[in-house]
Amino acid sequence: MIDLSKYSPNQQDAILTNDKHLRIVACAGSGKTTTVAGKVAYLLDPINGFDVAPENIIAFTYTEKAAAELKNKILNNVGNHRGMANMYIGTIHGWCLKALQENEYEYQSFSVLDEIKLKLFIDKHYDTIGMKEVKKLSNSTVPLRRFIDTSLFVQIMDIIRESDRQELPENLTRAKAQYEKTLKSKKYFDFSMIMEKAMECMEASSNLSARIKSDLKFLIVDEYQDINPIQERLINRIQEVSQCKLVVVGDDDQNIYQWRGSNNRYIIDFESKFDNSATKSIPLSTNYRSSDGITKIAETLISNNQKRIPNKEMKSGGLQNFTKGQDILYNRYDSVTDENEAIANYIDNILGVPFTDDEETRGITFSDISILLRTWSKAETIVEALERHNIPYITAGVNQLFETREIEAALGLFTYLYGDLERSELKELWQKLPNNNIDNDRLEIALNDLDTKFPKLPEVETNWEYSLQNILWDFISLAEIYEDSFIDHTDPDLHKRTKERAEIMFFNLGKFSQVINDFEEINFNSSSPSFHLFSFLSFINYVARDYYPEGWLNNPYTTPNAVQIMTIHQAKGLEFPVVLIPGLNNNYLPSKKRGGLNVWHFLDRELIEEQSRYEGDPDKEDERRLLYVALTRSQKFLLLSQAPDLNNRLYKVESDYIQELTRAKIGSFPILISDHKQDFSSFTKIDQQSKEKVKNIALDFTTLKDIFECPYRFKLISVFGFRYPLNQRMGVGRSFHNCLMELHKRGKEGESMSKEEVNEVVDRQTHFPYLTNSTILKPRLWDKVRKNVTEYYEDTKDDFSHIEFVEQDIQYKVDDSILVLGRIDLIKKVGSDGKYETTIIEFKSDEESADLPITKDQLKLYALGHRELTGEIADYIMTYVIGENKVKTPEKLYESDLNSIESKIRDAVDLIWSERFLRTEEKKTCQECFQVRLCSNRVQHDIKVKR
DNA sequence: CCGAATACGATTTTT
DNA sequence: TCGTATTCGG
Repeated sequence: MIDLSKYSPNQQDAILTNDKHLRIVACAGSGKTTTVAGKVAYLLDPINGFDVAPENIIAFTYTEKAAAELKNKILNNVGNHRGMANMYIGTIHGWCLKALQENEYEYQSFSVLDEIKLKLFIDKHYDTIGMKEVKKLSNSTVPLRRFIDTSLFVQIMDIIRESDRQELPENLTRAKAQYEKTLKSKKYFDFSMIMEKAMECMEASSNLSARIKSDLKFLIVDEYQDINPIQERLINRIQEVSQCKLVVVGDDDQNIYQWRGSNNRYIIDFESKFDNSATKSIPLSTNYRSSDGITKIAETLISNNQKRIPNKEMKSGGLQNFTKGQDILYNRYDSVTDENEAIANYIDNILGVPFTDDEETRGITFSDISILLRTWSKAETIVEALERHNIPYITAGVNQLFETREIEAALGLFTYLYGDLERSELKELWQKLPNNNIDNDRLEIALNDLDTKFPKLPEVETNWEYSLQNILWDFISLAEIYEDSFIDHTDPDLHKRTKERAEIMFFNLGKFSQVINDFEEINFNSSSPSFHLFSFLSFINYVARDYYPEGWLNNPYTTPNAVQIMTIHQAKGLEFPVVLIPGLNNNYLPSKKRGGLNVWHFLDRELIEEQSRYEGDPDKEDERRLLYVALTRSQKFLLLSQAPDLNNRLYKVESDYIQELTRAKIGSFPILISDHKQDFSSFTKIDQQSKEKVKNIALDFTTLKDIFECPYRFKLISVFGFRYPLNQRMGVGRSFHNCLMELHKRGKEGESMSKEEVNEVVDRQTHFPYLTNSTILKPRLWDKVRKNVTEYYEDTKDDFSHIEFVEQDIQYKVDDSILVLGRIDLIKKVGSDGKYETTIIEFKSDEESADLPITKDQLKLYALGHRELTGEIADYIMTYVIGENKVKTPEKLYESDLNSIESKIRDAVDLIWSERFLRTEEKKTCQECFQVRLCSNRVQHDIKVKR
């Protein structure tokens, strides 16, 4: 039961109002997530008599990160309420994909292309994908150009599918049709298509419509101010079909994604969507984050905007005190150099200044401070100043991956094979890496091996599996270039420094491995080896260079104590005791519009409703909201600064917004104090302490398996991000899986299938994304799937009436911040006379190992999730190997099995927190390990690599 | 002093 | 390619 007294009256109102559509207008720091989590818990609690189960609620968030946060808060509120895995909390895209794959058999074998893979795909299919159809409006003989204009094509396709618009001209209609057809033929979605298809699916009298009609009672939409037209249409459709209550949460003043077509008019006009009495609007106007000074100055700024909900005003909840002339400052300098130097000095000065938060007083430390930027270009000189002062910092968006020495060396392998680099030059690139301990003889061996891989060699020319990923892995392996080769063990200080550098180096190599993987997923063996190599190098030079960020010092599972440098967009939803906003010049904030060739040279502005959304409004309201978001990140301290940029004549004049901020007053005293150098030396500095930040993590079984078997493998895959080389056989396991899922689902409904119908299932669900046409492998793989699936169906169809769950999502909460997620293939329930037995079944293709103890761990983990779902402990666990069609005997499951797997998970999580990524000592594990080529255990245990 | 011509510099990012 | 700042010319 939730304790209502800890919520404010308006928050309580938001929790208790459940008979109307609800708009919660939540200002910055108003406890929005807490309120939503409280509302969900209240609805679920049987004591309140709503008769609402987890599957009756859907909550949309804007990012996966926000979803994880909300999910955790809800789980902490509801205690051990059962079946929480059935409540969807996630992004709109995620829900659409799940809805399509669960309800339309056709889409089970589809996968989603992210932006970079989409661009690769478009360039590969330039001739047929409709890009040539898109012509310049001013000169209809000029089409979009391959490679150069691919981003524009992506943008145009997004806009015409996501906006509200007029009928398209013929050429664009053709382009759209060709684009969608080409993607579909290769079983790919792009992000917009997921939403479009989900919409279509709900228009028909489909499974999906029936499903939401029977299940859905409450649809919660977070960050509703950032919704774009297609998302609005989708939300409306879901509501119409299900007749659910709609709960939207957001802040019209924090809409900052207008270049994606998002529009705060949807939240402003929410009440006109339904009949007057059907909706209620509740403001959460108390800001529990920031001082009076911060809230007043931000409110003064944003009140200059016209497009916002009338008569609302943010008030401080008084959790922070405001000290006039000290907390909020605005300084002007003669040059950017001076400005940056002052920033570094300010940081040095404020460290240890007492700050009270959650009723505890501690000294300000690095991680309490953030520097917010409008553009990344501002970061470089700031970083230099911080380095001069030895101030630790984190940035997450600088594009310099390809300029690092390790990536130059790795890329050298391919320029060498292409013939643009001498062998001696390549060798030098590797030998000159800092702190390296690479053996000359080993390097020669690796280079000699590389010499057998020139694409022009007769024996290579006909190789259908010319894998660049393999070339990289072989080189690393043969030269014995491992993370430990770069660590100096001679003295502790050197050890620490070289260890950090080695981690960054391998993080970057891991990123590079992902770059190769992105390229090869789309282009795997679709051409001759030499063309494959050529197009990879072109991809690197023309596309990838400004796309992949450089590795950070930290790994994603820990937060170091450092100053955070980020864009205002990235800071959304975060809070810091100290916020610095430098560079407040016109053309920077507010930024000037971008020049150059753009979408509107190809797409008529008239066709798109509210087209100005995409270009930024002339009143600069969008940019004002951005500054508003930046200001409201601060709990107490705020330093604004400005200086003319001597190197750039665009950035010389002070931002117009400064004048607006100057008008902010408390009583008759201005809040913003200009050119008053605050000196914190009069303060009694106290112990610097980082605030404990709860870091939510979700683990799936694949990740846990790595930690169980070899923590170092977890590091290689989940921290560094190395990707395994692709091959033509990939897809067997997933094909089996999808076939069985369809058979089971239809079988569960009582359908009995003929041999022809089973064949149709196989045709629909089997997919080998990397298979070439001209090989004997194709019929072999298809026959294998067909034969085994048919046999499986014949053997087990009589048993299908006992199926209880197919592809059931499960989750298991380890503690307040750790959630384990999974999906059980099949659960059978056999019984009579009120007595029954439950079996959890996991399918493996014969290429996977089914007998290993690790598979039993997987099943035990699923049993934990099954208990969460049903409250019952399953009786048996069983693995079914499809390839051999050999039924394994079910094994009895005991309660002690659940306890042992639970403590095993806890141990694994401890290893992650403490960063003890040790290599396994089991030789057998290494022999089975796919990543052994990247690990020094290969040498230690003398393992022969089989490929 | 003002309009026209010319020189210069050039986002934000999630799914 | 286009928006903005600066310079040029009357």
